[in-house]
Amino acid sequence: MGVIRKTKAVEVLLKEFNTSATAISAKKLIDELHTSFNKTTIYRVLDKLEDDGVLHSFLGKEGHKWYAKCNGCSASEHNDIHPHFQCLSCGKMDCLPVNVTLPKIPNRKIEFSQLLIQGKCEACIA
Amino acid sequence: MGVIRKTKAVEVLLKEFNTSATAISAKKLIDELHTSFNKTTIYRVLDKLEDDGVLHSFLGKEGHKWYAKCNGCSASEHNDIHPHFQCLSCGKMDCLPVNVTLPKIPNRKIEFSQLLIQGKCEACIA
DNA sequence: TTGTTAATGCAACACTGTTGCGTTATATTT
DNA sequence: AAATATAACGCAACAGTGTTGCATTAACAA
Ligand SMILES: [Mn+2]
Ligand SMILES: [Mn+2]
Ligand SMILES: [Zn+2]
Ligand SMILES: [Zn+2]
Repeated sequence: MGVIRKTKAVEVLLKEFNTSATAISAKKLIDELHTSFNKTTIYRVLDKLEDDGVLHSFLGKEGHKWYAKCNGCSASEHNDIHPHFQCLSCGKMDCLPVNVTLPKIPNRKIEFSQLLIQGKCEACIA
Repeated sequence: MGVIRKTKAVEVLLKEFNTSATAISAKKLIDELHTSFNKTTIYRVLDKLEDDGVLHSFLGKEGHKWYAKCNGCSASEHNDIHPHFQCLSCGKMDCLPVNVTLPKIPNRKIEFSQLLIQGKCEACIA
């Protein structure tokens, strides 16, 4: 079950993602918003926004949860699948709006895949 | 610093990986061996075997650590890079000995990548 | 304005993985 | 074979992210 009431927490979190060009980790949101909202609330709202197809989540290198806005997803369909890129210098995490061609794997049925690429972002190469 | 003394724990863990065709999670090793070895010991031995290029590690879907044997790696060079496949029915995790062609990403320097594919394994498709 | 109940805050918890430290076992030296 | 050095071990306590139960509060519709 997704978001039903437009609460302060929903409003603030949506604004965070609408004004960010990158993905945001749950930890960062908690660090920044802990004076306004309890971490439990933040986790629960993120969960519901994902249910609604507003956000998608994935795990970073340390196994921590990251969230970013979805494009063209809904509560019934999550079809915004793409790899992610994390800069090892500044920590920035980006969604990569490209298609990944998976390797041929005989005798297996592929249902999901997640690709995490790490390296240096444009700003950090210089 | 890697393995220096051939202890019981090193011997038993090496045997686990030498007799397994799949990757093994740290959790499973701890569950199976906790009567013989403390979990701290298991984590430390796995760490050192990875340092030595005997094992490689990666994170599964829930961010938990998995290990598998390396092919042709050493303490100085870890070059056995490949994707992994986890069966959503039986939980089995396999190394996929194939190359992944990464998408073109302008203005970024790629240093690492990890691809996790999920679906049904041969035994579970039937 | 009132009533319903979704959403929140708080505390306690679950779980994987880590650290410090005193003890034990391995391998080397005598 | 005995003594020595120290890597490895077990244990307990801890760290960090994320979850759960429950009483209280706030959103929204009647
Ligand atoms: Mn994304
Ligand atoms: Mn592997
Ligand atoms: Zn950067
Ligand atoms: Zn299977």
